[in-house]
Amino acid sequence: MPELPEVETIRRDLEQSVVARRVDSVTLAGPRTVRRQDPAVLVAALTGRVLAGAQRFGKYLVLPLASSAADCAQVGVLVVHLRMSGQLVHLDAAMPVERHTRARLRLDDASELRFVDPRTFGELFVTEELDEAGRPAELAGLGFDPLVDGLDLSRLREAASRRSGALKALLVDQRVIAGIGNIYADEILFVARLRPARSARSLSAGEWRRLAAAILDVLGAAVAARGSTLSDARYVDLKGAAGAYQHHHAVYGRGGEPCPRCGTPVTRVRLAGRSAHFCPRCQH
DNA sequence: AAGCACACCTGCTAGC
DNA sequence: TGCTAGCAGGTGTGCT
Repeated sequence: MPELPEVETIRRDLEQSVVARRVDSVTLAGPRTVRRQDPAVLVAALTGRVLAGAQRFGKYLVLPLASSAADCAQVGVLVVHLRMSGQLVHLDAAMPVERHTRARLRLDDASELRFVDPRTFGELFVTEELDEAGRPAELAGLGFDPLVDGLDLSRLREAASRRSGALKALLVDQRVIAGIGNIYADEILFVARLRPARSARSLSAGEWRRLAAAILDVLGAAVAARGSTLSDARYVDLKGAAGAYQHHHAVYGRGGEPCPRCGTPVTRVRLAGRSAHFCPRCQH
């Protein structure tokens, strides 16, 4: 469900509405959401702590924890990954608890931050192991984040030179560039006028420049539109509002519809086990 | 060692 | 109307 623009929208909402709040209690439901560690460890690490910030690395949310509002010494971070169906919602603690709610963080203003996740692929964990940049050790394998770190085209080109696979597989490889998933890979490749199945190592210098510009353009526009909410409405922001970038999708989910650039029907194929959408006329 | 299939789950929809 | 197969925004593992 959520890729970089959706996670970034949630991060900004968290910054507005839950940062500086103290966690008064934590309620977990189901065995899968906290699976890297003993759930009791997570509950103990969160209870009484202040949510001191909201960061994002790729599709991961990282909330630094402070021992109290006055003493802002950091005592680890809460890491959240929404995976396919996870959703964070912030509402009054008295509101009815939705089906598939896996975790509830009761905050000191009578509100609740809830993690809702039907498919249970998403996860929460806490860790105190941070590198110099404040990133959890568990996220060390992530590549650069095009918005947090800036676009590192030389790293992208170097990774491409080491592989024989498709360009789209490079874009969604979180070890190289973090945050792009199936929707935005297709949209970026459309804007860059490059085919998803194109060999990653076959791009010319001009094509690399087009790709780099498209990555920043598409992700930036999608963040500005507060992400993409598809027909199943699985992604909504912290207050339950839909994003608007789905209205700008040129190819994703539009197989058979006319390409907005040339009118040729959009092709949908299977690539590396996922759907890929492109215009057969204007992407090469 | 890159690249692929598959597993992890629930819910929705298209097609019969 | 009702069933079922197939598909879904992601990623970790284990095989080749």
